[in-house]
Amino acid sequence: MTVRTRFAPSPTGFLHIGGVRTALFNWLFAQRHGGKFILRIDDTDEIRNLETALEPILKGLQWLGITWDEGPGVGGDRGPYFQSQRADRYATAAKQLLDTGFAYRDFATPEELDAERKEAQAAGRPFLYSRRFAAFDEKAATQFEAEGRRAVVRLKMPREGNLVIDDKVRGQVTFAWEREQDHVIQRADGSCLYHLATVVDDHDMEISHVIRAEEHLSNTPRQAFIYQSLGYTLPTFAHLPLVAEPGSRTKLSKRKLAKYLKNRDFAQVNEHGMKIANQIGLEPESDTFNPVIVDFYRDVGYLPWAVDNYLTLLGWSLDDHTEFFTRSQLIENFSLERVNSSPASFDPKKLWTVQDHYMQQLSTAEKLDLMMPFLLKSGLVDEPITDEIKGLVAQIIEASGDRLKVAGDILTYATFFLVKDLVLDPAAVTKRLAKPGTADLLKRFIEHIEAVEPFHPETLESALKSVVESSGKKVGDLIHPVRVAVTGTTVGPGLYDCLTILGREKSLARLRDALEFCQ
RNA sequence: GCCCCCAUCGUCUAGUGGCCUAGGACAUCGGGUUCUCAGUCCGAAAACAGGGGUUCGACUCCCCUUGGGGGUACCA
Repeated sequence: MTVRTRFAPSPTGFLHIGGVRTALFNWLFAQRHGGKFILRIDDTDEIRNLETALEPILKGLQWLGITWDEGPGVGGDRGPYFQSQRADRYATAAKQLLDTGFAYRDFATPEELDAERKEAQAAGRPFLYSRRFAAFDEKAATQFEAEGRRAVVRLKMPREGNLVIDDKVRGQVTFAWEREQDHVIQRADGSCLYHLATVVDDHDMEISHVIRAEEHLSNTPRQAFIYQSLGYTLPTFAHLPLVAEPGSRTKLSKRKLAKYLKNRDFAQVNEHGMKIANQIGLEPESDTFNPVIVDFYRDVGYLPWAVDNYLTLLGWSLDDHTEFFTRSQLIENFSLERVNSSPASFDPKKLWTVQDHYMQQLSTAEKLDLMMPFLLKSGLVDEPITDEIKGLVAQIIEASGDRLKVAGDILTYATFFLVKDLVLDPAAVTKRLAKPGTADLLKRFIEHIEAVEPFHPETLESALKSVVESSGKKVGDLIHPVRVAVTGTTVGPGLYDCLTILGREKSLARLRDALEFCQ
């Protein structure tokens, strides 16, 4: 049997991190078994602007390298791949269920149903619809219609026996049929609901393995009933553990951002991303730009594989020590058997360290390619990009070393090299320049480096040390003021590297400018 | 309420009856290195939810309790 898996997102305007994890596992499983991964769009509800709502999802998956074999943009012979274009298929299926007696027309009003539901709850027994307004023949239907009632189509669920699902993650799960509701599959206006649509689609698209989040486990019986009643064979089910909130077991949701921001790690990662976004003029809105949404990571300059690798570890592990995988290693080793069954909470800080790991593997040239767009967007560098600029940025990248965690971090470390007029951070001035004796030391350092040859880290270091030694001071007494003078801040790459990259002219100019802040 | 799922350090996890004095990673804390930061090195603290069984022997199997989560829609 050919393995065919699918991911069926609703076009909501953004790609959620939990959704990505589901997509990833489906993709990995298909890859592992030489199968196909299908992308289907669940747009049964009215979508105001499909294009706008869909694009971030498609772009996000593409960025992550989660490619689909059939679906939007690539086609396929089991389409269409948009539920909105498949309404007639669902209606046909609903009619078939009606004709074969597995569904019935129900004329109850929502209020009548609600009353029954409340009654059952008050009595402490499970709710089971009385089927009081069910029309099992034309005569009854005509009568209800004469009363001005309108019918929906409900599943006529079995009321005895059990259903046993052999879930690939959870093992055997048993449901009693009598606890299952007669769910509505078609509204009075003829439109069909999710559960019917999903089953019909999965069957039409020959999905062999339904791999989805645990929230769907309880939905499985009613879907299984539809499969059976329509004469379809059941796919293999695998219910993945939920991706939970940071430090919690509750399902991760895009709506509870304020709560997540109270989590220190989450807040830290968010703030770091926000800073970069602001520097490249994104002016992001927090409901579409935050660590729960994939765009955040792309826009800030994370590596897609770092996100994939981290997300894979959320609910799956190979063994007791392997954490980093190449794409092919992962595909080779992925299996549903090693998927965990308990919820996994999303830890942005761990993603951060996975990202750090992969970033440090890159060559300077690779980092340059990733980071240059950020410099362009921020306006620190203009088109056309000359070899001179490239060389300069490459030097900055090398000097910055593993301080660069994401591509956007280049903005933090390149700014003071590229900016025309350096603005000194007032706090740094107070801390490092406005100290007695600093002016004198700086002046002597300026004299030393005016003529030092060559203008290189080693020679600059010995120049600085000789100034310090001859004045009976400590290295820190001079090195910190110099750093603030030439970079405007207290943190950065090695000082001698900074001076060298900046060059003699600029270094001297900045040192002289800084004298006015000294004592 | 009812149904289903889940339960090892704060977090991700290893563990499939004796290899467990419970291993690794992130985070945390302490220390070394360093011009700052980042890094790096060394070290510390940190868990089998509770109670019953089964067994010569339970983190591992069974039951109960407790806790957490999901579902229970003319949402997906």
